[in-house]
Amino acid sequence: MKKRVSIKDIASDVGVSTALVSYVLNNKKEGRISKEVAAKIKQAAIDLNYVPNQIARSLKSQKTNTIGLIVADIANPYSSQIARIIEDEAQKHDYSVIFGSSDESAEKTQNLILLLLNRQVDGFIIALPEHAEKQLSYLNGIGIPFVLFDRYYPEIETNFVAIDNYKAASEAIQHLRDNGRKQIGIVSYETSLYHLSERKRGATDLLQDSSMVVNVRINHLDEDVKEGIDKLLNIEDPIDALFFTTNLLAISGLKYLNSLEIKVPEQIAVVGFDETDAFDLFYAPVTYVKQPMEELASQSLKLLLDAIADPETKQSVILDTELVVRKSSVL
Amino acid sequence: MKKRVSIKDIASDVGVSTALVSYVLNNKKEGRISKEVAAKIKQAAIDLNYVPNQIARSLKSQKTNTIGLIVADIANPYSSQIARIIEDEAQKHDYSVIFGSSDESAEKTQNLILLLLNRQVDGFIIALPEHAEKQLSYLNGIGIPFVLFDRYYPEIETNFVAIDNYKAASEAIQHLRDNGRKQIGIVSYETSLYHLSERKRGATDLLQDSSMVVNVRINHLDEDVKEGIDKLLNIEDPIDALFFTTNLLAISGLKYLNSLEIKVPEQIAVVGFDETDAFDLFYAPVTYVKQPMEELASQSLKLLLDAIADPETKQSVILDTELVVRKSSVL
DNA sequence: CTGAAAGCGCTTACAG
DNA sequence: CTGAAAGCGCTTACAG
Repeated sequence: MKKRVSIKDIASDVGVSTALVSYVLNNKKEGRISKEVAAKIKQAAIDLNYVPNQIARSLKSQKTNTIGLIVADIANPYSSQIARIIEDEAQKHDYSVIFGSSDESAEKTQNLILLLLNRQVDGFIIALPEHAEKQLSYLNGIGIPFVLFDRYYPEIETNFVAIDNYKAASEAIQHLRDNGRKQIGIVSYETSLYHLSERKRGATDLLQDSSMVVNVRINHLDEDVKEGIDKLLNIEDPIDALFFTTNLLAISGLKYLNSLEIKVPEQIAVVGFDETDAFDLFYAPVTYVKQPMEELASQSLKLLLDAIADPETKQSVILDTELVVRKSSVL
Repeated sequence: MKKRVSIKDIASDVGVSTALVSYVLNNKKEGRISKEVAAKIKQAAIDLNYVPNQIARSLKSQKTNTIGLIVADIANPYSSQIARIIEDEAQKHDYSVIFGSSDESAEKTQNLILLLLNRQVDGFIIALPEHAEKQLSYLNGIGIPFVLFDRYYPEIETNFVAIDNYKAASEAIQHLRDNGRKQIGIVSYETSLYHLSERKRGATDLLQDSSMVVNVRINHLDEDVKEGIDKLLNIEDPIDALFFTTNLLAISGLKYLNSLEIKVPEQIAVVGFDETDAFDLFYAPVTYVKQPMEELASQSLKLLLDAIADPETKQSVILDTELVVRKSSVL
């Protein structure tokens, strides 16, 4: 590759010091530099196709204008939608984004944190997996600005942005009841993740019989979904509705209902969580809990920038969801 | 934020020069350094929670071990799947990924290239939008290693990884014919993008009547899809099959067929392009052209690493697709 | 076996 | 209005 042109090349081209070039290109000391020289420098920069070396600048300034984004899996639509919005917002503020996928593993999260710290990111936006208390306190320990989103640990003080999961689930269940459903099954994950527990709690608090909850192991998703639904269909008072607490669970469950030729909503009413094209294409478009993605992402970035500006601030934002009612839950 | 610990801190802690610390931590000059000192240095690094500053190293080495990934839109499943695989592969080779979304705009692509060049990425993996010849020659001009994927410009010599779009489309059409379909409509974009032209060409070469092609404007997607399908349904010999050349087109089209209560595959057989959950959940699971995502992504990275190692190499890889046949196209 | 020193490409306080 | 110089945190050729 050709040698990149540096400030030095411009300086020698114009016949001034590198300091002057730097001042001009950064619009520092305006008015205190003769217009002719400034113009010559700017022209030379263009002529030589100069691209500033952010690495060198970062080393000096101790700021990389880069943020680390750790999601569960960038291939998951929820994560990639968030990533996209953060990308756009970050760009507005002159930040770049390096991302990493944790696969819901605390260990991978730790590796990613180290890797990104290596890259001297100015801060993190993180969706933390289960059992990541150690990582949380590590981040707190080194004092790097960070914001949790989607998931958070209520007992530890941090910056975070999340939705009101309890309320979201309550509303979903209430909606099913308002539409005459009596036996509502909940399909969720077997997890200690706070946001999912809250969804479960929001749903079950409205229901009497907690045995209607299916706890799916994430690495046996389809299998456990099938088994769980089978169970709920074969109890004394079989279910007439299902609430899925995540996207992936809903897709898996709907496929299974299809294979059983169970009619939605006639036999089973369905409510899902999060938006997906798949819900639209289902013969009975699926009612779902819609998260305010734009807000989630942009607030996460805002809080991070605030934290970078002042590491002492700790802010939290809890956003409301919206139940988008469609055919799958209404007769 | 607390001051990060540097090689200097370790050096003064142990009582040696920074050079020695660097050698030990990088396992250089092994055997030529006393074991005791080496051990002390390593221990101190751990004790002090040392994280090497990749920025400083990059400045010196002129390598950032970072690659720039430019996709059309990271929120699009195709892009995010690719991104995920590249992330994993890159990590294996000690590379990080900074990504950006071009929104199919050559201008945004240019901005992203500059932004990432700023960040001193070692190379690019890019899905180029339409009319990006200028960007291509810019990249060639500055001599930075890069690999095109998905889309490429056949008349310009570059590294690229793509699928055989012509063949993929031919196979899809042939499959529909083998299943007795006579009047096959093609829904594609109005675009000069080579890979999409090839899909169109692959399809139409097998068909006599080219008026069966609908060219959708990307920013009037739903509208044009409807209009196009309406037209194909109302010609003298109405269609009995539809081939959608992309994911988004298929989803839009299927929604419209749903609203018209047209039965798939009884009235219209359907073949889509690319995998999506939505295809699985459709009442007649959709037959689709499956791209080898793993191969696409890992080959892209491989070619890039090759190009970084030797900027003179120009390699291209064309991969085969697979037609996944399901209910939507078979009676 | 170990250290002093230069240098990567910038920025910026200081001096003139 | 402009420049010489130090320094960000590393690496590495050179000297001893």
